[in-house]
Amino acid sequence: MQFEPRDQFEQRQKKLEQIQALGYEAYPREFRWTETAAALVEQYGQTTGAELEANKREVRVAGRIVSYRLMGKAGFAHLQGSGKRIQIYVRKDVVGEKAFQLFHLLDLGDSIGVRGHLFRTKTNELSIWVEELFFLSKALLPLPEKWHGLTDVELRYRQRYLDLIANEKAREVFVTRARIVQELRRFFDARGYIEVETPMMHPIAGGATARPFTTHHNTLDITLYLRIAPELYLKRLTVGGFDRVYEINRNFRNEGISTQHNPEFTMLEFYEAYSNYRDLMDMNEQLFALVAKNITGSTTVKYGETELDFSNMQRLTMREAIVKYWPADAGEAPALAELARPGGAQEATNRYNAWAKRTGAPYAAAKGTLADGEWTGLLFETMAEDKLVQPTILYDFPTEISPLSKQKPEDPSLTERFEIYVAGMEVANGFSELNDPGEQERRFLAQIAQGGEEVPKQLDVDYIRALCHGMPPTAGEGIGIDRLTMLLTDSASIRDVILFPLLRPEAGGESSSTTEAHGA
RNA sequence: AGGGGCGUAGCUCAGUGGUAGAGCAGCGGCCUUUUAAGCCGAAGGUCGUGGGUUCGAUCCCCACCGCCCCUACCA
Repeated sequence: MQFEPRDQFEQRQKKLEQIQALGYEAYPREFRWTETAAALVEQYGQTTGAELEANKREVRVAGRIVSYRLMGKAGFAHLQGSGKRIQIYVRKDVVGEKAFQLFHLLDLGDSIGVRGHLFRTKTNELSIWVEELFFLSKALLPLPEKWHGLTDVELRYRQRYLDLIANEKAREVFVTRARIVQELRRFFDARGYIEVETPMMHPIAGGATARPFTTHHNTLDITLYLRIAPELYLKRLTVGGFDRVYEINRNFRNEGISTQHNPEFTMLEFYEAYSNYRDLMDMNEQLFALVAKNITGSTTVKYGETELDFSNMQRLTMREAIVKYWPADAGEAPALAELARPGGAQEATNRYNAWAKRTGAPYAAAKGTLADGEWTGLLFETMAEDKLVQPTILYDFPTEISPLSKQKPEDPSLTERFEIYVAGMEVANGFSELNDPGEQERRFLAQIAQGGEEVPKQLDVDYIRALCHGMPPTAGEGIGIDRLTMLLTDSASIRDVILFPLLRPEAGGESSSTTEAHGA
């Protein structure tokens, strides 16, 4: 063991020995507490000193020492527990010689327990008059600075535990995240859904277009992929008669890292038999409004500089969005009929790009030859996606970019698919599920023929077979939990809502990392 | 991957081409209602790493490492 700062580490080890020499256990096994610091602050925040004095109440509280002021034969400290802190007052003439020596040997960061009663100090702060002191655990390394806390973003991510101790805001974000997941479970449980867990290691990485992580199973000697989506397994379950299922868990995509992307991220995916994408759109309006309300207290949520109104989601088709957000000075906006016409989306994109070139706006760069639907998707993403700040349901996606969605009966070039955009981010993606095995096989084969790293190399025959056993008409959707949490906690980066976001491993350690770094 | 920014004491930050500073934390002392406690004293640094320019580099230049932001890929 050698951690910086060495001098403080050694100093604290010495203190721990002295504490043991006093007769205290170095690492005791338990402490029976009666309430948390947070509960006391909540319960007695309004109680006066006189009331506390008249009605002495014994409490036993445990926590981490986050402030410490020693004055000769007495001292104050704050104990932090359940995210809140309460002051303790320790007097030598009350706790006795030995316990007061222990108090002397404590450091910021140590865990202790106290028995005593509540009172208010001269300055009227709710405090515990300590009668007995219990040593619980030593912090051999110091806490971050008490006033500024921990601001170094890298340390906040790498040593999240320090962030959680020092920054109440950080703690709140993760408590809120847990509440969001709870809300979602409640929502689906109440609608007769059952929660399931499907494999995370897939022989064929399907259900989305993304580059997978590759791994290997020794005994079977097979290549496996970390799942990029649970979709195909969940739909097998709807074949199996689980008419309403959901799963909340991790997906893994071997893609870039940004404020909106972490290689592993949490998705809620759910499938509802006998419903279509319009049913889901209606359900989403309820869901988002309800979750926003229950989590933040209002359907209007502050996010950065804007106010997001979840009570009123606009709905636009993808083509409508392109027309609506067409730049005013980029010439005539395309008509819906033009976008629908063969070659029309490409022509519109060319017009847009000519304008983008003049003005330096983002350019719609096509890689290879695109189908009409791909042009539409590309154009939308380039010029409209980031304009969708207020919660928006975008629907009717081109078939070419929606391999798992059912086509619209009146227009096979479009599918019954929607995505929900908020603050320019895609937070949900749902559709009427394609359950025609023949059509599904054709689309998979077309994908494979087209190739690319984000596309499986082989046909998922088992999934096609499952469809052949008959899947009821079903609508399904995925909601990005990390991004939803960002929106409801006013977090600018996905790393602020993931406890341990992926970072490059710390340097200075072992051999291999450096050699690999040079190869990359 | 490309562009921009940052990296100085454990933490939060100043600073300068001439061998480095503050506050907090830590150490010793005084202090029985303090709360960013106070007062006195001492300590703490390969200024991210490696090269180069220079009589001399923490500062200027180059490369590398790490993090952040933007763009690209993606949800």
